[in-house]
Amino acid sequence: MAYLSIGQLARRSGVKVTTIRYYETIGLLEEPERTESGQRIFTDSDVQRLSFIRHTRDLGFPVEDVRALISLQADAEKDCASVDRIARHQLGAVRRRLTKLEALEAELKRMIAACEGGTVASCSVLAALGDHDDCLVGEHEGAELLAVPPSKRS
Amino acid sequence: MAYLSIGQLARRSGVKVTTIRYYETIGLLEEPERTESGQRIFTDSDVQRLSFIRHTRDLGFPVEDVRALISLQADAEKDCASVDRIARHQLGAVRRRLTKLEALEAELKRMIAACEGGTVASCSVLAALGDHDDCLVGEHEGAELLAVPPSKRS
DNA sequence: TCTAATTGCTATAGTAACTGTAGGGGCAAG
DNA sequence: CTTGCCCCTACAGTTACTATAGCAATTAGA
Repeated sequence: MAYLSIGQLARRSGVKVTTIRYYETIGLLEEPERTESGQRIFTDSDVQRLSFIRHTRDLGFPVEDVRALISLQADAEKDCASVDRIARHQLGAVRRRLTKLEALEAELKRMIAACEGGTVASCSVLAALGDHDDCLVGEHEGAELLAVPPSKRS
Repeated sequence: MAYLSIGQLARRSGVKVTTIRYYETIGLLEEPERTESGQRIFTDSDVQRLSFIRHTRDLGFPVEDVRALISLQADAEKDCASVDRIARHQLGAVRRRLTKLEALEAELKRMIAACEGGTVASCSVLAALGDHDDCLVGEHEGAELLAVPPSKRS
């Protein structure tokens, strides 16, 4: 039975140290044991749980759904329907995002292709951005682009 | 020349009243004229600009990029390269998101197909979520799933 | 013309899911 | 012993808004 510091747990689980502490504060992780000097001690089961959380988050599930899934796991007699419902809900969200992103990719490609040097005054990218009605009609029958979650700044 | 209240502007541009005021505070919009009683007065050019902002945001550009594009527009002698660079950067981000979402869709479908009644104890959805290494190998050569921007809560 | 509903105003706080910073203590190697 | 990294707490900041409180102005109807 190996004991792990928070840094070792972070490396094994792929979740950052600060995020692990954050998960503890919001109750996704139980409060761990501590050394006499107050440092957190984890075990392999924490690696498992954090990997579960990370993977579930990576799949796009919000933290509240992760919480729900964890409580379902804890209560192993319940039926599969809740889990299925959460997964289906998530699949719907994923498909909506996919549709939007595909339309978006097409438009960006079109914009870039149209922008081949020249001054801003003649640049069709800005024209396309300013002209909302035209830009998707014809290719997507005016499919409405809704707000896309902002990308993390690079 | 029609003058518009903030509510009329909101309806014409598709941007909410509170969001318009927010854009003003962060300097995306100039401070507008006011009536004697202090209410904001807008014109058609504000409809144009807000439509530009909305469309650009809908495309997933962060606000700072919108700001950059606006300043490029204001300075019409500059060349198209900056606009192109911003658009290409965005296209890269979009494609990365697309790849992740496609992998994600496949895995969710697989999970749902595997989950056909029964108790959680035998439910493969939770098993799949707990088992990060297996889930993408074979279908996607272990393509690394990075964090996906959280979906807006529905 | 009076009134009620709608719209507008400011200021502040809240949201998700973290990340960053300040200011300190602990621990192993050279 | 000191150098350097790891750990601690507590709090502020991030993005792009949204919500709330509490009040003033405008507008539509009786």
